[in-house]
Amino acid sequence: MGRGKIEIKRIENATNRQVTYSKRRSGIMKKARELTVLCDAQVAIIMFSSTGKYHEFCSTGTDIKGIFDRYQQAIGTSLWIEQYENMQRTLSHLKDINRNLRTEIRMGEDLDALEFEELRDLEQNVDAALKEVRQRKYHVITTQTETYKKKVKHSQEAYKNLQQELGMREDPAYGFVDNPAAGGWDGVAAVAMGGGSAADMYAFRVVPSQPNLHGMAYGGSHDLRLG
Amino acid sequence: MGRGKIEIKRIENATNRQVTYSKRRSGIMKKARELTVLCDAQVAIIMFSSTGKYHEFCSTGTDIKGIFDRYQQAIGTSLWIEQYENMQRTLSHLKDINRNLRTEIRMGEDLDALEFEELRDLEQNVDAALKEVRQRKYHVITTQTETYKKKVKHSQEAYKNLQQELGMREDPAYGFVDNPAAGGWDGVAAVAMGGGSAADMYAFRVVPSQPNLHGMAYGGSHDLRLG
DNA sequence: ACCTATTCATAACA
DNA sequence: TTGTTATGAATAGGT
Repeated sequence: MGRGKIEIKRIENATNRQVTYSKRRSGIMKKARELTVLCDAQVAIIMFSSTGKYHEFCSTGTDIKGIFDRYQQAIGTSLWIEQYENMQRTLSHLKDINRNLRTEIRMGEDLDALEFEELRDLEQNVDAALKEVRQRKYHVITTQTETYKKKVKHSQEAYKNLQQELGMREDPAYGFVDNPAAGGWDGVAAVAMGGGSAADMYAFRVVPSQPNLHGMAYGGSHDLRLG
Repeated sequence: MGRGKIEIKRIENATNRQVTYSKRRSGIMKKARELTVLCDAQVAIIMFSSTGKYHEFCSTGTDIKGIFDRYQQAIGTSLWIEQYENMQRTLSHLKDINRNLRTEIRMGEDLDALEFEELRDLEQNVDAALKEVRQRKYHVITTQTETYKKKVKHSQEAYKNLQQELGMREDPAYGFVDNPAAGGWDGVAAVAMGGGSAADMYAFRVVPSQPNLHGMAYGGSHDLRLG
């Protein structure tokens, strides 16, 4: 439409391009306005010329943001999703940090920085966790302890018999005893070694500082030494 | 332009309106496309018909968001500030959640969900943490153990002397031994009770299931029993 | 959807 | 820039 057909490609002459932009822009604006009126539609147009000038059109009764929001809601995709995915990435990153924190916490608190008071609370918490872990481990071997318990009983009997045969006075501090609460150090011993477990019965032997786990189904990396 | 001039006002006939919308919409799209090519411009168009259907146009090399961002920048308005503040609030909330997670983690892992394999690794980690805690506790009492150690040594000597005086053959499984690694159950005992610590020496006594911590500087809430 | 008489938009020029 | 105008494009109404 004009004094000759034109090919749709970039107009190299800057002035000519600017003129064409101006005329066609107003043409589109008019068409858009007509569309909104004729068809009761909502239209938003944002245009930037090659020189950077911007022009907008928006149907009456709303604004660019309003239409843009509705656009986002309708399309579902794009911008807000992108924002959401950004948050997802952030959340994922936080989870990674959190996971690392968990590992660090497992591997050991920075105890040097803690006061002794805090240390006691922390100990309870960590100990509660460890108790859970060990409970499962002990269950595996608990059933195998009964026979050994009997051997220990035997040993006690043999010792008492020896004493009786020799007519020795038993020193309660060094012998086997049935009422452990009587001794002044029993509490400490209980704290140090644990209490109430059948495994306690094994402890009357001196143990190596680097114990082997022969006879156990799992490997040697499960050092449960207390010290 | 058609078989007669039309007045620019809402088309009441719905079908007619829909047809006109469709035709004019594609007309605008074409014009917009031509504008972007001819004039090297950036154009974004969002359109909603009266029936709610949406259509968009965007010049190549960008997207609606890109043009909208540029529009915001040009206008100076701040839709994104609002969004940013929203994210700030969300992030703050996430940080709170993260903090709570840390607390929960300290309070104890959900061990029921873990496989035994994982359990072993977890045990090592938790144990390492606990080791740190206890190390400090033991340091408090370790200095007081030496005297008791000697008493134990005495007990060993007394036992051996008893055996020798009786001419009994020593059964390595039931007596005191100096090379504990030889015994089949030593490993288990070491695992169960810990190894290498001076505290091990206390363990030849049966301990109460609810030990008191008499003689300790701190209160009774620090249960360190293993089972 | 397609047709086409008509109106409209606009390229070239002033 | 703005205006004019010949010309191609868009489209209203009908099929």
